[in-house]
Amino acid sequence: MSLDIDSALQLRRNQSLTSIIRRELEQMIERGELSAGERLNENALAAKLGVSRGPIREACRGLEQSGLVNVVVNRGVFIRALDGREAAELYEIRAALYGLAGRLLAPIVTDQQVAILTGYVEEMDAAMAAGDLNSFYPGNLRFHEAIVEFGGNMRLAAECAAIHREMHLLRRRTLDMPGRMATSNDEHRAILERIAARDPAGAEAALEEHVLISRNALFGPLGHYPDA
Amino acid sequence: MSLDIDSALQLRRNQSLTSIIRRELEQMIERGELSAGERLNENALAAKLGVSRGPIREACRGLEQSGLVNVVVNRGVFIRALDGREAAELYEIRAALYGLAGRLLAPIVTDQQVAILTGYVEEMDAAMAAGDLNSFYPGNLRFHEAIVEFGGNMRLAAECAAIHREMHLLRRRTLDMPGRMATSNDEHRAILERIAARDPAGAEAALEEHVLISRNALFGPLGHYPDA
DNA sequence: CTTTTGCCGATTGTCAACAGTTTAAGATTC
DNA sequence: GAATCTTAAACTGTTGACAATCGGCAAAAG
Repeated sequence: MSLDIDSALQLRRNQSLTSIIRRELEQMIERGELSAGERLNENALAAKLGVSRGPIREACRGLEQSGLVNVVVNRGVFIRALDGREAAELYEIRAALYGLAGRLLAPIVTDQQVAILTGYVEEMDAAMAAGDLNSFYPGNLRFHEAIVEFGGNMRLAAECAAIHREMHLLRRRTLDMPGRMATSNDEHRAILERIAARDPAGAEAALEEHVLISRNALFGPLGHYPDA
Repeated sequence: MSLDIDSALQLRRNQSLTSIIRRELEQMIERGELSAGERLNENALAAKLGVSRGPIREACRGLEQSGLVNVVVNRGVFIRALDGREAAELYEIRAALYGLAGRLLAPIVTDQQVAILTGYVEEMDAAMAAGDLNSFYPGNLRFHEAIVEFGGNMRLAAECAAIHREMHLLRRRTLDMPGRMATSNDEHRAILERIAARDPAGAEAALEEHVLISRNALFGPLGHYPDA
């Protein structure tokens, strides 16, 4: 029982109201409860969460820096709307970073890690067979997270996570298209195969291609920035 | 005289105290007035800048998210200290991003942009001939900034600028070593040559190599993460 | 002599109130 | 009826004050 107390205290020790609120807002954005362009009312939020405006303002300044909201002086903070151009730019960056992750991981991957990644791919296969998008999505997330984390560059992992959060500002999601699930997991298997073969350049190329195909599923294969 | 008032008001209109303070703190870090590990006292800062603690706290939350400071609950905000491992990780990310910038720029670069880049390299040549490190450094900065900006991915440019700011948390700087100036500008010329040749893969490789050589000048050529 | 305990100053976390700005509705004019 | 001006409500920016917490120092216990 002292375990619970300790963990509770530990939590309380490292978390100010500001950080709790920031995470809460991030999750609200991730769950789509706050849609792009929407303005968030400091007073209403303060009342809803039972705190004063101070911590909320501090949390919003953090969200601003991580690109999740825009702050306009004297008008308020708005959930950021990713237009097509910005989304395409993010995909390009994301492709480069995932490519780097694959290149880093391939030479140092352990058999155990390969097994874990294989497990994720098989999970997604099962979800695909059941046509269950809701369990495909988290598997996909864990697969990509594992690759960047196993790569050993923790800062890269944090950066990828931040970009992933920012992607939720897009209304349309690549994987929402049912047909994409099968080809997406084929790509996952190709990535895994290059990693298991300890092939840095191959893993890099496979991961880059995977991200860019996702982008093309959104914007069309031309690769140009769509306007707005 | 009304000009001053107007411009001051115009500034006031688009900039909250928070954003002004954040920029001020960023510049203090960039100029080295705040050294790594140092704690910043909210009351003292508030008194020094003539504002209350609220905007200062908000600014610090932004700095936290951009990685320039650490915030420890109930103890305060500390200028972040980049240990060797984190710095090496940042260099890897930076190399990938600059490589991407080169790959994007090469196919679309204009003759005028090539001329501008050539100008920067010649400026650095002159600074080098004069042994003037203080004018080599800003030339170097503008050269790299121009490459990412001409590449057209504005988000990438912002990301590179953020990483560059974070690099100032390192005490030792690559270019501080006088011998590095010459070889560094040789690399710049190689980069420029690949861009002018409209060679995406070559520009990417040259830029990646340039960043990694900088890293090796700091950490040695092994490429492993030094401990602490 | 070392360790523990209790206190005090300093500093941060949070809050409620005030001041200035924006927004929107209503009144007024053409 | 449309456009403009007026005015009030709502909201954000900022401040000062209060409560909670931390680090250090001195006294007491072992």
